[in-house]
Amino acid sequence: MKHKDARANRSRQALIDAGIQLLLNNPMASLKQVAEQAGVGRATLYRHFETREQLIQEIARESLEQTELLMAPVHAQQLSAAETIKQMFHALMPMADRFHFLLSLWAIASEDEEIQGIYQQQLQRLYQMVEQLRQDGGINQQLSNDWVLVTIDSLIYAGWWLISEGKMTADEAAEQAIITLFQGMTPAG
Amino acid sequence: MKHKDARANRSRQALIDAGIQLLLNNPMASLKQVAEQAGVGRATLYRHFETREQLIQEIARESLEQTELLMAPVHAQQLSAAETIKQMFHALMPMADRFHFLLSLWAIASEDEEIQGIYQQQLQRLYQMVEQLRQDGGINQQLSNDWVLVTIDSLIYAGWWLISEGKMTADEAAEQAIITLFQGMTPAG
DNA sequence: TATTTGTGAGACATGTGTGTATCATAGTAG
DNA sequence: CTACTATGATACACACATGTCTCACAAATA
Repeated sequence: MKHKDARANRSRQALIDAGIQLLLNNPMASLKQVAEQAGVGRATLYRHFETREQLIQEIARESLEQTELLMAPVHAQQLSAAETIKQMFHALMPMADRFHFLLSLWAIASEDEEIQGIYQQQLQRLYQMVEQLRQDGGINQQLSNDWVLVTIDSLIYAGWWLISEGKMTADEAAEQAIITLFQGMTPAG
Repeated sequence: MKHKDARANRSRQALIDAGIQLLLNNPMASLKQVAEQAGVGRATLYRHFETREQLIQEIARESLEQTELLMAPVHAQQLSAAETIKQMFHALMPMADRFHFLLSLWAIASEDEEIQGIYQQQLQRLYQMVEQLRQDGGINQQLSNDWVLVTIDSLIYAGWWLISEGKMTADEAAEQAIITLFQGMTPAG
């Protein structure tokens, strides 16, 4: 059921989109609702995803793969750690909804070992980036690497919130996240 | 069933604590699980909370009231906006789990108008604080008030994450959040 | 101690989500 | 055109969460 029929791909994508949209704001949404939102019969959902968990995990997997895809060209440029992180915000902010999906349903998504693996790999990469930045003297000694990592996630979360409320665009959110991360909210001195 | 019997208060508190602990990481947890976690019978849960929604809303209400309680002495001091925000992190970080609960189940909690009201009021207060800080020249003009507000929330979220993973204490999280918010992660210059 | 009150355990009806299976139909590919 | 394939609709069995109710028991109160 892969790359066979155009209908299948269309259904699958519609289901994933609907899944993100619905499960994001209501983790208890039924698969019936997801199917309806996708404009697809409930039976079709089960043809593509065996269980509810699998649907969530497929969305997670796809989101992580998309993250990797978007970050590849950034890493390829071999920029400084600081510049890489800045680019990262611009690259990831447009998919902030998927990022948030990942966070909010992590308990389920992380049950899949492969997903865990991809995530750990990406996390480690980011960790090295932060550590590099610290070596370059770019990080306040009072802040732990853990803190910086989670702060980066949180700022993407902040961006998702305002984007989803229509209060700013992805690019604006990325810009403000970068300013906040590097300078805080105090005017540049 | 209020302030009557010590048992009732104990049961209620146990249910609320269990509710936070369980529903936070698994919004789909059953009331049976909540009751078990609280160490009380399922029937007792229904004696205290009519429905699942009501349980969630009671937790939300109590969390907001606790927020108000913790912030009251801070506001009473009539400090500067910047100082008030700093104090806020220290005051709220110990209850970051409730804060996160509020965020993650906001879709359900916000259906209660009273809760909406309390929240809007607290939000407005914080908004005024941020606006005051802006007047004082304490906020980068490139950052919107909306952004600053959500960033503050996000930093508490970041703190919750690391606290829940045992990687730092509430006070440490508050300190790092303050540094991040005011100076960003770049070393103070 | 006597009475009230909250509780635990369990039965019960009900609704709903889940996952499977079937079959006619419509879109797709060769 | 023909064979194939995905789909929609539907029925079905199953499990489980929800909410109500009852009754015996234990704990708090007076």
